[in-house]
Amino acid sequence: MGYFEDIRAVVRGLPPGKVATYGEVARAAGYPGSGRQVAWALRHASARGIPWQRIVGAGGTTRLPGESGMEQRLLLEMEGVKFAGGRIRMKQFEYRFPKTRAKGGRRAPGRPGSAHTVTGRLRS
DNA sequence: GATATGACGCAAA
DNA sequence: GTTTGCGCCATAT
Repeated sequence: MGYFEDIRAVVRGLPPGKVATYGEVARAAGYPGSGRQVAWALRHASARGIPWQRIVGAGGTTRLPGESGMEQRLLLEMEGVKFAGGRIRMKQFEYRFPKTRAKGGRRAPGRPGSAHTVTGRLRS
């Protein structure tokens, strides 16, 4: 199964009325850090039963240019997703992928790499 | 094999 | 609040 298939499977798993970010989809598909490829895959998907409209940028921003963006917003609003100031209320509509089941509701408390001092990469 | 591309993400300015 | 810069990584050419 190729990248495309993985992405497709994950996106198809999104329930109506919920959205996910490219990054989250990529992570759920097993390709963390390749949010761009999610976009690429969706562009090629163009439908095929894939709810592409449920994929939005980080923070709930729509990333589709032109009329496709309006179509996406329309479709999402039909599903019950509400927009606020051009953005989706992610707090309410972001879908959580069933990755690991933490009983406390918190996921992976204290996982490594979440240091507050390091930004993740060296800058300058 | 190397270079270009993109519906991204995130931190710094 | 907006703009800039850079990393990221699978396809395309």
